[in-house]
Amino acid sequence: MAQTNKSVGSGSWRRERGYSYRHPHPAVAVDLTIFTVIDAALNLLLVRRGVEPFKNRWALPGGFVRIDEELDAAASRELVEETGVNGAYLKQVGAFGRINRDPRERVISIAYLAVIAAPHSALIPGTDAADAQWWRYSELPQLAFDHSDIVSAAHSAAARALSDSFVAYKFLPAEFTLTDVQAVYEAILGKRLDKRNFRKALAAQDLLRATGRTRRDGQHRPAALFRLRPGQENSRRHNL
Amino acid sequence: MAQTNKSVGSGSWRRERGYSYRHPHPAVAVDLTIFTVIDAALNLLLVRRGVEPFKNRWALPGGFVRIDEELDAAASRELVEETGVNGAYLKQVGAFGRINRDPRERVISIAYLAVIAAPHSALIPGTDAADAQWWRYSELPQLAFDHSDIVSAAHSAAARALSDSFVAYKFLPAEFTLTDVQAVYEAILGKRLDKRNFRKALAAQDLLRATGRTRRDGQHRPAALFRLRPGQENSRRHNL
DNA sequence: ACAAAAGTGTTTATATTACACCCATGC
DNA sequence: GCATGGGTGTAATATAAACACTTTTGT
Repeated sequence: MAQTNKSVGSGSWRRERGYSYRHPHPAVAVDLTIFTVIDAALNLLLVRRGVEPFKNRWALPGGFVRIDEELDAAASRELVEETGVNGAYLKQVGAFGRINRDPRERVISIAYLAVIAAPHSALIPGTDAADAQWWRYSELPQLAFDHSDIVSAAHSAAARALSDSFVAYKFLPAEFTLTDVQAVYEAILGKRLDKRNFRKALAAQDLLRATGRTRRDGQHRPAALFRLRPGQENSRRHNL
Repeated sequence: MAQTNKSVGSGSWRRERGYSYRHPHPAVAVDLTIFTVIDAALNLLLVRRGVEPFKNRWALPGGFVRIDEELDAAASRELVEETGVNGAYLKQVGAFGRINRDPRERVISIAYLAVIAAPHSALIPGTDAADAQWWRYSELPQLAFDHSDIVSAAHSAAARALSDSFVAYKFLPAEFTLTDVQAVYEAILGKRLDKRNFRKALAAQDLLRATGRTRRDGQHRPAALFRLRPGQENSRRHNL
């Protein structure tokens, strides 16, 4: 079966068996917008492309969906490949399929929002890409393909996702201070919140449990450490 | 180039040219969840499948995305084919790609929410499908493929979309009564609203203009007719 | 002692909800 | 004259926003 290239994108053809008709298929990829909060600032993980097109430009981590792989599984696999993190928050944002978004061929990309806890020491993960790096959300470089569109959509999705209470804690390690939680909200929403009102709302949710431990963190009073109460890992609606 | 079938879905292969690698591609389709409000009830347009698989079962209208066609354009084309309606509200809901959702081959479906004004007289549109019919949302039949998942997601998306004020008016003809507007909200949200509070909120938005005309509609006082104020076709946030 | 972040309540403004009667028309 | 949906305002409650000082530690 010979391949026929069409004017745009070409794609690949499938021979249908009577019930359908012959038509070219696009490639399908997943791209991940992986957010974390480092030093109270929203950060996004980017990889530097080692090949054309957009060689040396920064891009979202991602890859093609295998023909026998679920979309969510493909996203999860890419996340593990890039960060080593398993079981992070992962949510589909939508499909991006502009005809010429990839100059090689027609590629439909399914975008995912991922949220992980700030990496402890080594900031640089990655085996897959030549280079992977956290970037402050407010200082992103120019991105390859249509990835800046995807990033915008994922950022909006992250802000919406915050109203599922538990998502905020996906940015944090198991133990955290109330100021850490507030920093997550402020980083994603991009605005300052009132400390007293914020803590009042947290208290009303009744999701946290003080561990009794504290964290000393400079020449000031140490902050009490908290954990999510057991069984609250998937709590939903609130109003912060 | 011979086709190789894998255990699941098979897909079709593309010969890459050095920068990538050979891999099978899934088919990509769009499926439309077309809502309208008829007699104050939310309705969904379904088509009866004329072919296997799921022959004779009801399904969402949809079709494959052409290799040189934008996703939104494919959705728009399907909408026009099924309903004849041009310029309706159309919004992507997400990608549905479970491996075995279509027994023929791997198909990634990009789901769209569409909203159209209730059809004036002939309820039955359609040229494409053997049979197309409006169904009350509360009385849907069993659907083909994973379409009931798509319908659930689209319904949630419709409820969220209502907070973009203007979307409600996509369900309505150019002139409508305030009760018509309330019926749209009630049909989508699935609950009764208080008439006075509802009208207070509508007035606060200041989106409507009385036409001076009225509609007589039974043995009771006629209702005043309204239109969207010019330039308010895309107004956003509110709180109904 | 001082610098720095932690911790803590009250007041005010705004938004939401609950609620009942008269009006204009067709029969 | 009566049945039917159209049309209208006020009071109570709940939610959100504004606001400042004391505490505990490190230097």
